[in-house]
Amino acid sequence: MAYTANSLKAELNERGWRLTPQREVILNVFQNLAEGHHLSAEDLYNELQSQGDPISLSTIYRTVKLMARMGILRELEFAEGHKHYELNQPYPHHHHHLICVKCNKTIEFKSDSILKLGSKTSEKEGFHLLDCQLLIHAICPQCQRSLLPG
Amino acid sequence: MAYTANSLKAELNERGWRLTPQREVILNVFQNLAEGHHLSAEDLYNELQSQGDPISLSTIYRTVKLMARMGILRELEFAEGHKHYELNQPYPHHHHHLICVKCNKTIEFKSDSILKLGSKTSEKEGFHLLDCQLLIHAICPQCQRSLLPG
DNA sequence: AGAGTATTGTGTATTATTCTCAATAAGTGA
DNA sequence: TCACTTATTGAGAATAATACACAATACTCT
Repeated sequence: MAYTANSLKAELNERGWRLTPQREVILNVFQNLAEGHHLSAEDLYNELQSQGDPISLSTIYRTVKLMARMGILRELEFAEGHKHYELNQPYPHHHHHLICVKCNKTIEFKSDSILKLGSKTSEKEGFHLLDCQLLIHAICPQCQRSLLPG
Repeated sequence: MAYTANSLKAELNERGWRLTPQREVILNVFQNLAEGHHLSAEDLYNELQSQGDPISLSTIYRTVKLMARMGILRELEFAEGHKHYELNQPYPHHHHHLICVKCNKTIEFKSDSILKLGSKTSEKEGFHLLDCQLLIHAICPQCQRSLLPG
């Protein structure tokens, strides 16, 4: 279920919220993002600047948070100290992350059994599922060899 | 494999690091923590103050990060904007989290198939596994009913 | 078209976490 | 056991991500 301006509007209005040009443009950026890419708030800010749609940082923070809570975006927390966002795609595109805690190298992988487990678990507790992600913290081959602390 | 002062020391020294009273005390706090509990840096700071082992916040931040990278602690990122830590326990205690993104209510659940998938995946890529956690973002029954924004 | 109110942008505030650096102390080898 | 090297600590300042306040704007509904 890819979002269009109209379906986004419908879903916002249903909750008493509004479709604004800013929200539409931000959604578009994520929809045009190559698979496996994700943006921080800062990245998104810069991207919008350079494509000629300047949007304030406040609005960006508010919008990605809103969209994450609507289930449109996924909030990814790697080890760099800030969040990243990407479209929350269903089954064939849904993926997970293996992350090196030293150098932040990230490898994506897929698993539909996790998706099933996620929906089964939230359903059992009466929760409305937004996103489920398996987060693997590990040390990559290169960083295993280096003995640097930290 | 529960840590003792000695095994912690051995593991630290192996990498050229040192066992300090602070590190020992911090590990103890986590080992005495009831199952299902986890501490923020601030929590840990207060706990240490009140048990008569004051340790500076700097040291606390450094130590939990170190221990997470050693695989001794798990770093949990819920939605409150700060990290929580707990002992990284093996199989029968290892668990995952279902989190309400609105009120932060957290439910723990177990799954050994995830643990297997985590180690299989990191092994395949040559990574040294530290921790794997399935993170389910969802909205709890109470918050589904409330129509409050945010 | 107009009323009502959600949303935006600007600037400021907050908060978690990291950094700096001098003082201390753990590990090591004689 | 003692001295040496250097990792670690504590205090405070610095940083960086994110939230907030509020006046101005602009959706949505009638």
